[in-house]
Amino acid sequence: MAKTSFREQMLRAREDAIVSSVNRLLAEKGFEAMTVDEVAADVGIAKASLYKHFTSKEELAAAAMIRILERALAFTEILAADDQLRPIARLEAVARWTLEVQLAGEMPSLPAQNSTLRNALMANRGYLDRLFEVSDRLGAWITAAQADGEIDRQLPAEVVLYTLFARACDPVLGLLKAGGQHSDAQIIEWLLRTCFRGLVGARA
Amino acid sequence: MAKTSFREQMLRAREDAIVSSVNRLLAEKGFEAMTVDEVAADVGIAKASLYKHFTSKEELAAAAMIRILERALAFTEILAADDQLRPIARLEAVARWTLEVQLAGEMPSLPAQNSTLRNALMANRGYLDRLFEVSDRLGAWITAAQADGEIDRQLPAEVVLYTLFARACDPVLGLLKAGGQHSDAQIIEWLLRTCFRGLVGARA
DNA sequence: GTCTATAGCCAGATAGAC
DNA sequence: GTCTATCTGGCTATAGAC
Repeated sequence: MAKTSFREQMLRAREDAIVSSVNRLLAEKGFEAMTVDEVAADVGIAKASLYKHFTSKEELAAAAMIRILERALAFTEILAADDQLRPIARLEAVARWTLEVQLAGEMPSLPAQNSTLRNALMANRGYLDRLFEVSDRLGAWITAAQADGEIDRQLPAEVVLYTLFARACDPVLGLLKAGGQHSDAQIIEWLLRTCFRGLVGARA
Repeated sequence: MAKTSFREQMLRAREDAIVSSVNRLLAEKGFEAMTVDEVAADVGIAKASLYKHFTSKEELAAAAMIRILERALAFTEILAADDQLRPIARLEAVARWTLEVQLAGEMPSLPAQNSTLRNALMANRGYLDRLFEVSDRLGAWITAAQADGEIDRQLPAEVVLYTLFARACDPVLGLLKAGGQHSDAQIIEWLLRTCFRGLVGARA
C-alpha cells in the first residue's frame, strides 16, 4: 500500500486549506467574483504556488464542488444507516442539511449556464461521478417516497430532484438572513415548509 | 406638452433596441458573462455609441431590470382590473407569468450578492421605486390571501414575497428545459405546483 | 451621434531564481 | 514548492475625427 510520507501529509493539509478557502469564497461571492489573488491571500501563500496544486481557477472550483458533494454523500450514508427512517424523512433531512450548510456560508452556488466553470465541470469525471452518485441515492428515496404517497406522485422524480438541488442554493435564505430579523432556526423551518408544503401550506 | 420630434422618436427606438438586446443577453448569460462588445454587436452599432446612451455597463443592466419590472407592473394592473379574481388567483397568475417570461428567455437573473451590479441597482432610484411598487402590490395580495386561508398563515408575507421573486429565476426551469423531454406548458404546471403546493403535493 | 482606434485596468497564468 | 516579478489577453471606457 502507498506510503504516506510526512511530506505528502503536509501537501494534503495545504491543499485542504486551499479548498476550504475556495469553498468559502465561492459561497460568499460566486465563481466569477472570486479572484485567484484573493484565494492566495486567504490561504496565505503566493498565487504561483496555487498553480502548483491546481492548474486553473476552474479546477480550484471543481475541487470545492467535489468536496461539498462528498460531504453530501457522507451525510446520506448516515441517513441510510438508520433503517427506521422513512424515505420522506430522509429527503427532509437532506434538505435541512443543505440549508444548514448554506447558513454556515459553506455552500458554493450552482454554476451559471454557459460559463467556463460549467464546461470544466461537465468535463470533470470526479465531479460528475459524485454528482451522479448523489442523484442516484436521492432518486431512489424520491421514488420510494412517492410510492408511500408522501411525495406528489404527479411529479417526475427528475423535477423533485432538481428542486432539491435548487433549494440548496436558494437565494431566499440569503435574503432573509440579510434582513437580520429572524433566527437561523426559524428561517430553516420556513424554507423547509415552503419547499415541501408550498406557499399554500398544510391543508390537513 | 412636450413635443416628440422625429429625432427623439428614433432615439427612443434605438434605446429600446439596446435594452431588448441587453435583456436577452442578461437572461442568457448573466451580468458578468455579458460583454458590452456583445451588446453593441447584437444591436448593430459601435460600442462607443452605446456609451452615448448609457454611461456604464451597470446602467445598461439597470435599464433592463427596470423594463422587466415595468412589464410586471403592467401585468399586475391587468390582474387588478379584474375584480372577480381572488388574491390567491392573482398570485398564481403572477407566478405563471414570471415562468412564461423565463421560458421566453426574457428574464434577467437576480443580481448576485456583493456585485458591482447590486451596488449600482441599490443606488438607482428608478429601479428601487419600481421594485418597491411591485413588492407593495404583491404584498397586499399575499396578506389578503392569508386572510382567506389560501396562503400559509404561518409564513411572514416577506417569506412568501421573496419566494415568488426567487421562483421567477429558478434554475429548475432551465434544467428541465435543457433536458428537452417536456413541453413548456408541462414544465410550467409542475413548477407552479411545487411552488404553491410543495413537493408533497395536494392532500385534499 | 456615429464611427475607428486606443487607453487603462484587472485578473488568470507563467518565468525563473532560490 | 515557494516566492517575486512579469506576461498576456480581454474587457470597460474614452479620445477624437467625421
